[in-house]
Amino acid sequence: MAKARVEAGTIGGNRDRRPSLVDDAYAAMRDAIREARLPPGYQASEQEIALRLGMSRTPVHEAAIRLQEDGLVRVLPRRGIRILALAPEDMREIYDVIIAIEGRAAELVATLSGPERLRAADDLDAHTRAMEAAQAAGDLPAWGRADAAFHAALIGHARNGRMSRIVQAINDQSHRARMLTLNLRRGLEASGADHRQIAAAIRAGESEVALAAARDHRLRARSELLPLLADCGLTHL
Amino acid sequence: MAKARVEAGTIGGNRDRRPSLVDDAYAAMRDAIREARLPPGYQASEQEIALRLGMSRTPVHEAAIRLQEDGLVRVLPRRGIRILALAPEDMREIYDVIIAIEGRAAELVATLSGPERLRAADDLDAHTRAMEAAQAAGDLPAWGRADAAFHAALIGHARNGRMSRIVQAINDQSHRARMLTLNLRRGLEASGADHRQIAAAIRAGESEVALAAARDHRLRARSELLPLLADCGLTHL
DNA sequence: GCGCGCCAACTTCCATGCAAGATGACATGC
DNA sequence: GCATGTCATCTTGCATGGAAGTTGGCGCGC
Repeated sequence: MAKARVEAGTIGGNRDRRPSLVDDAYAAMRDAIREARLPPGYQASEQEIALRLGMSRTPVHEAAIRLQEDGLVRVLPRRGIRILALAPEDMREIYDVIIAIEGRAAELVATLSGPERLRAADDLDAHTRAMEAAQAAGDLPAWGRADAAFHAALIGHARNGRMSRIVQAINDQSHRARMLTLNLRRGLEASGADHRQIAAAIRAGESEVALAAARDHRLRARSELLPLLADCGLTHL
Repeated sequence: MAKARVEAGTIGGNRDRRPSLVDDAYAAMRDAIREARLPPGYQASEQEIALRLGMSRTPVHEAAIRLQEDGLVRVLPRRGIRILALAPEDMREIYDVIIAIEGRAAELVATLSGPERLRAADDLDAHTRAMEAAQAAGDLPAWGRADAAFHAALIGHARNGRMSRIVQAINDQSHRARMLTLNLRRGLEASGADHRQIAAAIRAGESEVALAAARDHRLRARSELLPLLADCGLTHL
């Protein structure tokens, strides 16, 4: 019997192959790093990770190469894999990249055709409403997810695969910091208001306003976050 | 005798290990792709490349993983390595990333301290002068190199490693297109004038002007380039 | 001529072996 | 105590082989 190869028309543009062991190792390690099960600064041998994942060294080694390209680990020749930590300096860098990319993305979305703009704005507003609902319910993790979904949607509607990849990599790097600071943040209302402003500018097709609003939103977020990290004395996270 | 480990204080922040076979394979393949010795669309087996480079399949395979992360090739499972081609759509994406990143970089450089700004502006002006000299001499390749050096310096002075990496990857992807269109371009003078405007804004510490000038420079370049490609019917390069 | 299945050739995926680099403990000389 | 040389151990870099997936050609039935 011929194998039924289901070529699902994946919306996001998924890879069409089923996962190899390398993919498994990559996903497992990436996830473990994001959730800090492999804590920053930890240095593991490939052999050890291979044993833990039930495979040989080869796929772990190849996954480590990909993770190094993503900026999540450093492969030290003949000494193992080190999980990279984030310094405040890194957060400054990361925010500057986000400020640049997300600003341009907002501008691009605001110059889409009328119907596309409306759909994008509706989508963004839905995420903002989810944030506000989570805030009202005191559900901080849900708030964080909705916030992340808003920003992912903003980038997604710009229809630029390279921007999406860049933001994805940057988000992976800063995921731990975001989870940490979620509990410390003030001014959740301000975020919601910013989001509505961005969406409104997009809906109106005012690209310059959208760019400025997205920029300012991230500039403010950074100026709140960096002192927060400094106060806690978090220099490596 | 103890081995003299010369830890050269590399300015750019080089890796501190001497090149492995994987590094050799990566550099050789990247270079071959940039110079189109491995033409876009070409599909090679890892075995074939390994033979050509005089090594076994393993380092070639690992280099291919890195090149895939850089967006230069696609590794097709059990079918080989395909050199990716660039469509006009890709150039649009690439320019939007550059517009975003380089604009922010110019803004950041313009907010450096006085002496640092002056040094950066002097550096940029030197590259612009080199461009104009090359133009006067009719040396188009030299003009292209000086232009690239200007933009690399602009990013470099922003002191953001992540921005540098992003721009580096994007430049690798678009190098072939740039070489092709170098011969077709008009308005070389306009580029020089743009560059001087960017440097002047940085020198004066006018960050908003610097941002706008860098943006407009790239926006104009794109609006000149895309029709050029369309006229030549270059849909995959 | 045309569609279909089968098969040989080709290719990577992954495990494993060997050699060599890196490290830390320990003995040695001062 | 301190610096240094030596060595056992741990670790990866790279080569290679077996297994399995992919492809294109060829013959067969119609």
